[in-house]
Amino acid sequence: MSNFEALFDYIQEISGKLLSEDDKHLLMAHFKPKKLRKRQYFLQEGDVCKYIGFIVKGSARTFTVDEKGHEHILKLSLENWWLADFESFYLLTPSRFNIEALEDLEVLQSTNAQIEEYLKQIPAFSAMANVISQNYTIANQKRMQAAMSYTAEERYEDLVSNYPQFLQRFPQNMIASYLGLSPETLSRLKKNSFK
Amino acid sequence: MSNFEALFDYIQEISGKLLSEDDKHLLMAHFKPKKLRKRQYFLQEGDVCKYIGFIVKGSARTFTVDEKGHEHILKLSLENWWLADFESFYLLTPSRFNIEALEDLEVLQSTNAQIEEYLKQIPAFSAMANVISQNYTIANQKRMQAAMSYTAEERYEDLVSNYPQFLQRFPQNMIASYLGLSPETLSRLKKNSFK
DNA sequence: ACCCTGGATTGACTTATATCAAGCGTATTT
DNA sequence: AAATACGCTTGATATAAGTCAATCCAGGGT
Repeated sequence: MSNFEALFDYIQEISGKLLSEDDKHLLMAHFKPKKLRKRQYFLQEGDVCKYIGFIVKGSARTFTVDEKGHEHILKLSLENWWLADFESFYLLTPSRFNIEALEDLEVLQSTNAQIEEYLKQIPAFSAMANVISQNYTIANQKRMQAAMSYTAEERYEDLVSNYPQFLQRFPQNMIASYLGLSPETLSRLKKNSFK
Repeated sequence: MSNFEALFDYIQEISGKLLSEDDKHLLMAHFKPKKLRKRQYFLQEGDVCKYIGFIVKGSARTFTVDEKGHEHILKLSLENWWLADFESFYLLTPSRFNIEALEDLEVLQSTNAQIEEYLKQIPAFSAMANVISQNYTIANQKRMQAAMSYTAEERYEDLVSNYPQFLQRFPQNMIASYLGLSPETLSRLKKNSFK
Protein backbone atom coordinates (compact mmCIF):
# COMPACT_ATOMS: atom_id res chain seq x y z
CA MET A 1 0.00 0.00 0.00
CA SER A 2 2.30 2.75 -1.15
CA ASN A 3 1.17 6.35 -1.12
CA PHE A 4 -0.36 7.25 -4.45
CA GLU A 5 -1.65 10.51 -3.07
CA ALA A 6 1.77 12.10 -3.51
CA LEU A 7 1.70 11.22 -7.20
CA PHE A 8 -1.88 12.40 -7.67
CA ASP A 9 -1.19 15.69 -5.92
CA TYR A 10 1.92 16.19 -7.97
CA ILE A 11 0.22 15.57 -11.32
CA GLN A 12 -2.66 17.86 -10.44
CA GLU A 13 -0.45 20.62 -9.16
CA ILE A 14 1.98 20.64 -12.05
CA SER A 15 -0.65 20.21 -14.77
CA GLY A 16 -3.23 22.53 -13.23
CA LYS A 17 -5.86 19.90 -14.03
CA LEU A 18 -7.84 17.48 -11.91
CA LEU A 19 -7.63 13.72 -12.13
CA SER A 20 -10.91 11.82 -12.41
CA GLU A 21 -11.50 8.67 -10.39
CA ASP A 22 -10.98 6.68 -13.57
CA ASP A 23 -7.67 8.42 -14.14
CA LYS A 24 -6.57 7.53 -10.64
CA HIS A 25 -7.51 3.90 -11.04
CA LEU A 26 -5.63 3.73 -14.29
CA LEU A 27 -2.54 5.16 -12.63
CA MET A 28 -2.85 2.77 -9.70
CA ALA A 29 -3.20 -0.14 -12.07
CA HIS A 30 0.20 0.29 -13.66
CA PHE A 31 2.44 2.30 -11.37
CA LYS A 32 4.08 -0.29 -9.14
CA PRO A 33 5.38 0.62 -5.68
CA LYS A 34 9.00 -0.32 -5.21
CA LYS A 35 11.18 0.07 -2.15
CA LEU A 36 14.94 0.25 -2.16
CA ARG A 37 17.18 0.40 0.86
CA LYS A 38 20.01 2.90 1.09
CA ARG A 39 22.88 1.89 -1.26
CA GLN A 40 20.67 -0.26 -3.44
CA TYR A 41 20.64 0.44 -7.16
CA PHE A 42 17.62 1.58 -9.11
CA LEU A 43 19.65 1.25 -12.31
CA GLN A 44 23.06 -0.22 -13.10
CA GLU A 45 25.39 0.89 -15.86
CA GLY A 46 25.00 -1.40 -18.86
CA ASP A 47 21.37 -2.25 -18.12
CA VAL A 48 18.46 -0.79 -20.04
CA CYS A 49 16.44 1.65 -17.95
CA LYS A 50 13.10 -0.11 -18.25
CA TYR A 51 11.32 1.86 -15.55
CA ILE A 52 10.76 5.46 -14.73
CA GLY A 53 10.21 6.07 -11.04
CA PHE A 54 8.36 8.79 -9.19
CA ILE A 55 10.03 9.38 -5.82
CA VAL A 56 7.51 9.21 -2.98
CA LYS A 57 10.14 9.20 -0.25
CA GLY A 58 13.91 9.23 -0.05
CA SER A 59 16.69 10.38 -2.35
CA ALA A 60 19.00 9.11 -5.06
CA ARG A 61 21.97 10.02 -7.17
CA THR A 62 22.65 9.45 -10.86
CA PHE A 63 26.35 9.04 -11.59
CA THR A 64 28.98 7.71 -13.99
CA VAL A 65 32.31 6.11 -13.28
CA ASP A 66 35.16 7.19 -15.55
CA GLU A 67 38.18 5.14 -16.69
CA LYS A 68 40.17 6.22 -13.66
CA GLY A 69 37.43 4.94 -11.40
CA HIS A 70 36.25 8.39 -10.39
CA GLU A 71 32.56 8.94 -9.86
CA HIS A 72 30.73 11.94 -11.30
CA ILE A 73 27.27 12.80 -10.02
CA LEU A 74 24.99 14.20 -12.72
CA LYS A 75 21.79 14.41 -10.79
CA LEU A 76 20.62 14.41 -7.20
CA SER A 77 16.95 13.56 -6.78
CA LEU A 78 14.45 14.01 -3.97
CA GLU A 79 10.74 13.51 -3.33
CA ASN A 80 8.44 14.43 -6.23
CA TRP A 81 11.16 14.05 -8.83
CA TRP A 82 11.31 11.53 -11.61
CA LEU A 83 14.04 8.96 -11.66
CA ALA A 84 15.39 7.54 -14.93
CA ASP A 85 18.15 7.68 -17.47
CA PHE A 86 15.97 9.21 -20.15
CA GLU A 87 18.29 8.30 -22.98
CA SER A 88 18.14 4.62 -22.09
CA PHE A 89 14.46 4.81 -21.17
CA TYR A 90 13.39 6.38 -24.48
CA LEU A 91 15.78 4.58 -26.80
CA LEU A 92 16.08 1.27 -24.92
CA THR A 93 19.86 1.45 -25.15
CA PRO A 94 22.15 0.23 -22.35
CA SER A 95 22.65 3.00 -19.83
CA ARG A 96 25.94 4.71 -19.11
CA PHE A 97 24.68 5.69 -15.69
CA ASN A 98 24.09 4.24 -12.28
CA ILE A 99 21.20 5.33 -10.11
CA GLU A 100 21.63 4.55 -6.43
CA ALA A 101 19.47 5.21 -3.37
CA LEU A 102 21.20 7.59 -0.97
CA GLU A 103 18.47 7.13 1.61
CA ASP A 104 15.82 4.44 1.90
CA LEU A 105 13.73 5.01 -1.19
CA GLU A 106 10.09 4.54 -2.14
CA VAL A 107 9.18 4.97 -5.78
CA LEU A 108 6.20 4.33 -7.98
CA GLN A 109 7.50 2.92 -11.21
CA SER A 110 6.15 2.33 -14.66
CA THR A 111 7.31 1.30 -18.12
CA ASN A 112 7.69 3.48 -21.18
CA ALA A 113 4.85 1.68 -22.96
CA GLN A 114 2.58 2.39 -20.04
CA ILE A 115 3.63 6.04 -19.90
CA GLU A 116 2.69 6.38 -23.56
CA GLU A 117 -0.74 5.04 -22.62
CA TYR A 118 -1.12 7.58 -19.86
CA LEU A 119 -0.14 10.38 -22.20
CA LYS A 120 -2.95 9.36 -24.52
CA GLN A 121 -5.59 8.56 -21.90
CA ILE A 122 -5.09 11.09 -19.15
CA PRO A 123 -5.22 14.77 -20.10
CA ALA A 124 -3.72 15.90 -16.80
CA PHE A 125 -0.82 13.50 -17.30
CA SER A 126 -0.06 14.78 -20.74
CA ALA A 127 -0.32 18.40 -19.60
CA MET A 128 2.09 17.56 -16.79
CA ALA A 129 4.53 16.03 -19.27
CA ASN A 130 4.55 19.22 -21.30
CA VAL A 131 5.22 21.37 -18.28
CA ILE A 132 7.96 19.06 -17.06
CA SER A 133 9.57 19.07 -20.46
CA GLN A 134 9.66 22.88 -20.38
CA ASN A 135 11.03 22.92 -16.87
CA TYR A 136 13.74 20.41 -17.73
CA THR A 137 14.78 22.39 -20.77
CA ILE A 138 15.03 25.54 -18.68
CA ALA A 139 16.87 23.84 -15.83
CA ASN A 140 19.31 22.19 -18.23
CA GLN A 141 20.02 25.45 -19.96
CA LYS A 142 20.75 27.08 -16.61
CA ARG A 143 22.91 24.29 -15.33
CA MET A 144 24.89 24.19 -18.55
CA GLN A 145 25.46 27.91 -18.35
CA ALA A 146 26.53 27.62 -14.74
CA ALA A 147 28.95 24.81 -15.55
CA MET A 148 30.51 26.84 -18.35
CA SER A 149 30.61 30.41 -17.10
CA TYR A 150 30.64 30.25 -13.33
CA THR A 151 33.55 29.69 -10.99
CA ALA A 152 33.38 26.89 -8.46
CA GLU A 153 32.37 29.35 -5.77
CA GLU A 154 29.56 30.86 -7.84
CA ARG A 155 28.23 27.41 -8.65
CA TYR A 156 28.15 26.55 -4.97
CA GLU A 157 26.35 29.77 -4.07
CA ASP A 158 23.92 29.09 -6.85
CA LEU A 159 23.16 25.71 -5.35
CA VAL A 160 22.80 27.16 -1.87
CA SER A 161 20.15 29.59 -3.06
CA ASN A 162 18.35 27.33 -5.55
CA TYR A 163 18.46 23.97 -3.79
CA PRO A 164 18.98 24.61 -0.09
CA GLN A 165 17.35 21.24 0.67
CA PHE A 166 20.38 19.56 -0.90
CA LEU A 167 22.60 20.79 1.92
CA GLN A 168 20.32 19.17 4.48
CA ARG A 169 19.90 15.89 2.68
CA PHE A 170 23.20 15.10 1.01
CA PRO A 171 26.72 14.77 2.40
CA GLN A 172 29.20 17.35 1.28
CA ASN A 173 31.25 15.00 -0.86
CA MET A 174 28.13 14.26 -2.94
CA ILE A 175 27.45 17.96 -3.34
CA ALA A 176 31.06 18.43 -4.41
CA SER A 177 30.78 15.74 -7.05
CA TYR A 178 27.49 17.21 -8.27
CA LEU A 179 29.21 20.56 -8.68
CA GLY A 180 32.13 18.97 -10.50
CA LEU A 181 34.59 19.58 -7.64
CA SER A 182 36.76 17.44 -5.42
CA PRO A 183 35.56 17.23 -1.80
CA GLU A 184 38.75 19.00 -0.71
CA THR A 185 38.11 21.94 -2.99
CA LEU A 186 34.56 22.37 -1.75
CA SER A 187 35.73 22.22 1.85
CA ARG A 188 38.35 24.93 1.26
CA LEU A 189 35.97 27.03 -0.75
CA LYS A 190 33.46 27.11 2.09
CA LYS A 191 36.14 28.08 4.57
CA ASN A 192 37.38 30.95 2.41
CA SER A 193 33.92 32.32 1.68
CA PHE A 194 33.55 33.23 5.38
CA LYS A 195 36.28 35.84 5.14
CA MET B 1 9.19 34.15 -50.59
CA SER B 2 11.24 32.23 -48.08
CA ASN B 3 11.63 28.49 -48.34
CA PHE B 4 8.94 26.77 -46.33
CA GLU B 5 9.79 23.44 -47.88
CA ALA B 6 12.70 23.06 -45.47
CA LEU B 7 10.34 23.45 -42.54
CA PHE B 8 7.74 21.10 -43.98
CA ASP B 9 10.34 18.44 -44.74
CA TYR B 10 11.78 18.79 -41.28
CA ILE B 11 8.44 18.43 -39.50
CA GLN B 12 7.47 15.42 -41.58
CA GLU B 13 10.79 13.71 -41.17
CA ILE B 14 11.08 14.19 -37.42
CA SER B 15 7.44 13.41 -36.65
CA GLY B 16 7.08 10.54 -39.10
CA LYS B 17 3.74 12.04 -40.16
CA LEU B 18 2.58 13.87 -43.25
CA LEU B 19 1.34 17.45 -43.33
CA SER B 20 -1.96 18.10 -45.09
CA GLU B 21 -2.39 21.07 -47.42
CA ASP B 22 -4.39 22.75 -44.69
CA ASP B 23 -1.57 22.18 -42.21
CA LYS B 24 0.88 23.76 -44.60
CA HIS B 25 -1.29 26.79 -45.15
CA LEU B 26 -1.67 27.23 -41.44
CA LEU B 27 2.08 27.11 -40.99
CA MET B 28 2.64 29.57 -43.82
CA ALA B 29 0.09 31.93 -42.33
CA HIS B 30 1.96 32.46 -39.08
CA PHE B 31 5.61 31.59 -39.56
CA LYS B 32 7.21 34.80 -40.77
CA PRO B 33 10.41 34.77 -42.84
CA LYS B 34 13.13 36.90 -41.35
CA LYS B 35 16.61 37.59 -42.64
CA LEU B 36 19.56 38.68 -40.55
CA ARG B 37 22.97 39.63 -41.82
CA LYS B 38 26.12 38.28 -40.22
CA ARG B 39 26.67 39.93 -36.80
CA GLN B 40 23.06 40.96 -36.40
CA TYR B 41 21.24 39.87 -33.26
CA PHE B 42 18.24 37.58 -33.18
CA LEU B 43 17.93 38.24 -29.44
CA GLN B 44 19.63 40.66 -27.06
CA GLU B 45 20.27 40.12 -23.39
CA GLY B 46 17.54 41.80 -21.35
CA ASP B 47 14.89 41.45 -24.03
CA VAL B 48 12.10 38.91 -23.89
CA CYS B 49 12.51 36.18 -26.50
CA LYS B 50 9.20 36.67 -28.26
CA TYR B 51 9.98 34.51 -31.26
CA ILE B 52 11.21 31.04 -31.90
CA GLY B 53 13.02 30.69 -35.20
CA PHE B 54 13.54 27.72 -37.48
CA ILE B 55 16.86 28.10 -39.30
CA VAL B 56 16.42 27.73 -43.04
CA LYS B 57 19.92 28.91 -43.89
CA GLY B 58 22.95 30.16 -41.98
CA SER B 59 24.20 29.78 -38.44
CA ALA B 60 24.05 31.45 -35.05
CA ARG B 61 25.49 31.37 -31.58
CA THR B 62 23.79 31.72 -28.19
CA PHE B 63 26.08 33.27 -25.60
CA THR B 64 26.33 35.14 -22.32
CA VAL B 65 28.73 37.83 -21.24
CA ASP B 66 30.04 37.53 -17.67
CA GLU B 67 31.03 40.34 -15.28
CA LYS B 68 34.58 40.28 -16.61
CA GLY B 69 33.29 40.84 -20.12
CA HIS B 70 34.11 37.32 -21.24
CA GLU B 71 31.75 35.62 -23.65
CA HIS B 72 30.58 32.05 -23.16
CA ILE B 73 28.91 30.23 -26.02
CA LEU B 74 26.17 27.87 -24.91
CA LYS B 75 24.86 26.80 -28.23
CA LEU B 76 25.93 26.81 -31.86
CA SER B 77 23.07 26.42 -34.30
CA LEU B 78 22.84 25.45 -37.95
CA GLU B 79 20.16 24.75 -40.56
CA ASN B 80 17.13 22.79 -39.33
CA TRP B 81 17.65 23.78 -35.71
CA TRP B 82 15.39 25.87 -33.58
CA LEU B 83 16.61 29.21 -32.30
CA ALA B 84 15.36 30.64 -29.00
CA ASP B 85 16.12 31.15 -25.35
CA PHE B 86 13.50 28.70 -24.16
CA GLU B 87 13.44 30.02 -20.64
CA SER B 88 12.57 33.51 -21.82
CA PHE B 89 10.31 32.20 -24.57
CA TYR B 90 8.22 30.02 -22.26
CA LEU B 91 8.17 32.26 -19.20
CA LEU B 92 8.30 35.65 -20.93
CA THR B 93 11.14 36.74 -18.65
CA PRO B 94 14.01 38.94 -19.85
CA SER B 95 16.71 36.79 -21.40
CA ARG B 96 20.20 36.38 -20.01
CA PHE B 97 21.44 35.40 -23.45
CA ASN B 98 22.36 36.93 -26.75
CA ILE B 99 21.71 35.17 -30.03
CA GLU B 100 23.79 36.44 -32.92
CA ALA B 101 24.02 35.44 -36.57
CA LEU B 102 27.46 34.05 -37.38
CA GLU B 103 26.63 33.86 -41.07
CA ASP B 104 23.84 35.52 -43.03
CA LEU B 105 20.76 33.94 -41.56
CA GLU B 106 17.29 33.05 -42.82
CA VAL B 107 14.75 31.94 -40.24
CA LEU B 108 11.04 31.31 -40.11
CA GLN B 109 9.80 32.72 -36.86
CA SER B 110 6.67 32.44 -34.79
CA THR B 111 5.32 33.44 -31.38
CA ASN B 112 4.67 31.18 -28.42
CA ALA B 113 0.90 31.73 -28.69
CA GLN B 114 1.02 30.60 -32.28
CA ILE B 115 3.13 27.56 -31.46
CA GLU B 116 0.50 26.52 -28.90
CA GLU B 117 -2.06 26.75 -31.70
CA TYR B 118 0.03 24.53 -33.95
CA LEU B 119 0.45 21.98 -31.19
CA LYS B 120 -3.34 21.74 -30.91
CA GLN B 121 -4.19 21.92 -34.61
CA ILE B 122 -1.44 20.00 -36.38
CA PRO B 123 -0.82 16.40 -35.28
CA ALA B 124 2.52 16.20 -37.08
CA PHE B 125 3.66 19.37 -35.33
CA SER B 126 2.78 18.06 -31.91
CA ALA B 127 4.44 14.71 -32.64
CA MET B 128 7.54 16.60 -33.74
CA ALA B 129 7.53 18.58 -30.50
CA ASN B 130 7.51 15.39 -28.47
CA VAL B 131 10.40 13.91 -30.42
CA ILE B 132 12.39 17.13 -30.14
CA SER B 133 11.77 17.28 -26.45
CA GLN B 134 13.15 13.76 -26.06
CA ASN B 135 16.14 14.56 -28.22
CA TYR B 136 16.90 17.71 -26.28
CA THR B 137 16.69 15.89 -22.99
CA ILE B 138 19.07 13.23 -24.24
CA ALA B 139 21.48 15.73 -25.77
CA ASN B 140 21.48 17.86 -22.63
CA GLN B 141 22.18 14.86 -20.46
CA LYS B 142 25.12 13.92 -22.67
CA ARG B 143 26.54 17.40 -22.84
CA MET B 144 26.26 17.82 -19.10
CA GLN B 145 28.05 14.55 -18.56
CA ALA B 146 30.76 15.57 -21.01
CA ALA B 147 31.21 18.92 -19.29
CA MET B 148 31.56 17.25 -15.90
CA SER B 149 33.53 14.09 -16.52
CA TYR B 150 35.56 14.65 -19.65
CA THR B 151 38.90 16.40 -20.05
CA ALA B 152 39.19 19.25 -22.52
CA GLU B 153 40.74 16.91 -25.06
CA GLU B 154 37.98 14.33 -24.75
CA ARG B 155 35.34 17.01 -25.15
CA TYR B 156 37.02 18.19 -28.34
CA GLU B 157 37.25 14.68 -29.75
CA ASP B 158 33.61 14.20 -28.85
CA LEU B 159 32.71 17.27 -30.85
CA VAL B 160 34.83 16.17 -33.80
CA SER B 161 32.97 12.88 -34.01
CA ASN B 162 29.48 14.12 -33.16
CA TYR B 163 29.37 17.49 -34.89
CA PRO B 164 32.03 17.48 -37.63
CA GLN B 165 30.04 20.18 -39.48
CA PHE B 166 30.93 22.59 -36.68
CA LEU B 167 34.59 22.49 -37.69
CA GLN B 168 33.68 23.52 -41.23
CA ARG B 169 31.28 26.25 -40.29
CA PHE B 170 32.63 27.91 -37.17
CA PRO B 171 35.97 29.57 -36.43
CA GLN B 172 38.11 27.86 -33.88
CA ASN B 173 37.71 30.52 -31.21
CA MET B 174 33.93 29.94 -31.28
CA ILE B 175 34.45 26.20 -30.95
CA ALA B 176 36.78 26.84 -28.02
CA SER B 177 34.21 28.99 -26.25
CA TYR B 178 31.52 26.38 -26.92
CA LEU B 179 33.76 23.77 -25.30
CA GLY B 180 34.45 26.04 -22.35
CA LEU B 181 38.10 26.61 -23.31
CA SER B 182 40.25 29.59 -24.16
CA PRO B 183 41.25 29.77 -27.85
CA GLU B 184 44.90 29.33 -26.84
CA THR B 185 44.15 26.12 -24.99
CA LEU B 186 42.26 24.64 -27.92
CA SER B 187 45.07 25.56 -30.27
CA ARG B 188 47.68 23.85 -28.07
CA LEU B 189 45.46 20.87 -27.48
CA LYS B 190 45.15 20.24 -31.20
CA LYS B 191 48.89 20.53 -31.69
CA ASN B 192 49.64 18.05 -28.93
CA SER B 193 47.08 15.49 -30.06
CA PHE B 194 49.14 14.90 -33.21
CA LYS B 195 51.97 13.35 -31.21
C1' DA C 1 46.86 46.62 -54.81
C1' DC C 2 46.80 47.97 -50.22
C1' DC C 3 45.30 48.29 -45.70
C1' DC C 4 43.01 46.47 -41.92
C1' DT C 5 40.64 43.34 -39.17
C1' DG C 6 39.93 38.86 -37.26
C1' DG C 7 41.65 34.53 -36.31
C1' DA C 8 45.40 31.34 -35.11
C1' DT C 9 49.68 30.31 -33.00
C1' DT C 10 53.41 30.45 -29.65
C1' DG C 11 55.96 31.68 -25.37
C1' DA C 12 56.25 33.07 -20.51
C1' DC C 13 53.90 33.30 -16.50
C1' DT C 14 49.85 32.91 -13.15
C1' DT C 15 46.04 30.73 -11.03
C1' DA C 16 42.51 27.44 -9.91
C1' DT C 17 41.70 23.01 -8.88
C1' DA C 18 43.15 18.14 -8.37
C1' DT C 19 45.87 14.87 -6.06
C1' DC C 20 48.07 12.53 -2.30
C1' DA C 21 48.48 11.94 2.46
C1' DA C 22 47.51 12.40 7.22
C1' DG C 23 44.57 13.19 11.14
C1' DC C 24 40.18 13.68 13.52
C1' DG C 25 35.48 13.25 15.02
C1' DT C 26 31.13 11.00 14.71
C1' DA C 27 27.87 7.73 13.40
C1' DT C 28 27.02 2.78 12.40
C1' DT C 29 27.69 -2.05 13.01
C1' DT C 30 28.35 -5.98 15.58
C1' DA D 1 31.28 -0.76 24.26
C1' DA D 2 34.59 -1.56 20.96
C1' DA D 3 35.65 -1.61 16.31
C1' DT D 4 35.01 0.19 11.97
C1' DA D 5 33.85 2.99 8.27
C1' DC D 6 32.71 7.39 6.64
C1' DG D 7 32.92 12.10 5.98
C1' DC D 8 35.36 16.43 6.73
C1' DT D 9 39.40 19.18 7.14
C1' DT D 10 44.16 20.68 6.39
C1' DG D 11 48.83 20.76 4.37
C1' DA D 12 52.13 20.04 0.61
C1' DT D 13 52.63 19.42 -4.06
C1' DA D 14 51.37 18.68 -9.02
C1' DT D 15 48.89 19.78 -13.15
C1' DA D 16 45.68 21.65 -16.33
C1' DA D 17 44.03 25.59 -18.09
C1' DG D 18 43.81 30.69 -18.17
C1' DT D 19 45.99 35.15 -19.03
C1' DC D 20 48.83 38.45 -21.26
C1' DA D 21 51.55 39.71 -25.02
C1' DA D 22 53.73 39.37 -29.48
C1' DT D 23 53.66 37.74 -34.07
C1' DC D 24 51.90 35.94 -38.26
C1' DC D 25 48.69 34.97 -41.81
C1' DA D 26 44.61 35.31 -44.85
C1' DG D 27 40.50 37.44 -46.55
C1' DG D 28 37.45 41.31 -47.23
C1' DG D 29 36.69 46.04 -48.04
C1' DT D 30 37.95 50.27 -50.16
